[in-house]
Amino acid sequence: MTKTKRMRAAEPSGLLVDSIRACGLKVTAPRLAVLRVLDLAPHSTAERLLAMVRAELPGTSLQAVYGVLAAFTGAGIARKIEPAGSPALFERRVGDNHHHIVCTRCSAVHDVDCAVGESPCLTPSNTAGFTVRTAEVTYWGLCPDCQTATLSTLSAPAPLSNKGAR
Amino acid sequence: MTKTKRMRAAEPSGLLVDSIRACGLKVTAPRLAVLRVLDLAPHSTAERLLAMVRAELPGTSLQAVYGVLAAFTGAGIARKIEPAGSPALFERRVGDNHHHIVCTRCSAVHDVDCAVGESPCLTPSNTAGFTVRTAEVTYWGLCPDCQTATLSTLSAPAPLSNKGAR
DNA sequence: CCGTTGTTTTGAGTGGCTCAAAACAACTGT
DNA sequence: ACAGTTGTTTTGAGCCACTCAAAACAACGG
Repeated sequence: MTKTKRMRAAEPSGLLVDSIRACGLKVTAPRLAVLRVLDLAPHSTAERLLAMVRAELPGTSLQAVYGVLAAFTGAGIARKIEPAGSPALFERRVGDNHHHIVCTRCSAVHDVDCAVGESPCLTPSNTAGFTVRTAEVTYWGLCPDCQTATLSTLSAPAPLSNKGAR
Repeated sequence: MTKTKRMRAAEPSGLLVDSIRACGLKVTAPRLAVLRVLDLAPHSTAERLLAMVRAELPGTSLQAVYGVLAAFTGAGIARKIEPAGSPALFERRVGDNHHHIVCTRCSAVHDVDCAVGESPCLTPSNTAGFTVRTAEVTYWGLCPDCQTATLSTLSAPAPLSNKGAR
């Protein structure tokens, strides 16, 4: 068994440090690392983030990443999105009401600013007595790469499921 | 071990039978049963559907239900929705572009017709080159019951996660 | 520098779902 | 009405993404 050494957080100050400390969380090496790679690769799974974190912090555990992400989303400095059929994805962009478009073929995800400048989509017609707090929009389609790929090869677009359409 | 006997499909004709046969699927007892309970309890999990199906068809297996649901969604006579943090839910309402509102406290789900009569929310501003096929909207809020419950008891509303807001 | 508080590691465990082989029933043709 | 073919269901195993809990350990306040 390899003796894993835990690492000091280093960096007495900095933007990342500040945003962690600002929400009352202790500044630790895994948290700094996760925050850093979250900027480098938004819409990443915990697993993917772990791989990136380990590049600079080899002893990091998957549970640590889950813990960090839970702390971040709880504190409001990260957001968790869960597209159907995909493991959870995380991003730092938060509090600016944007949505996501997912490629049905390769699962690539991009940000989409709220439609039409307004928020009409967030005012449903019949709420059946529900109080609407938030609305989430997920667009499904083909990313540029997969558009050309499907045109040329006629390979199956592998539909994930039937969604609410139009 | 109880010897489970498989059951004949019965019912030579009928609405349920027709809608199954119409999409090229064989008519079987589990399929009829699932289709029936899907009407009785929309937005149910596979597990819940199984429980209901077993009331009339005791030997049914969970995998059968998954198989039936996969066949139905594939054939377009059922729809699968996957709200964040919830197992998949199924419903028969299909092809009419409606969305869903989920209670953040008790996970109750209701249908919501597409906002504002139009489909403005389905025309994102910047698609980053993506071709939009479908859009899915999930509203999050409190159902009538949980609104009163939270007012009177001040019990924690148990937020599921932070969503795209406004 | 020490103690308290809270995070990370380590390890186990769960729910929801998928895959595969074999038993078996639905439909086709006769 | 019956047998063959095709496709569904049962049975059983297995996987992924994630959660829970205890113990080791580090961050921050004093």
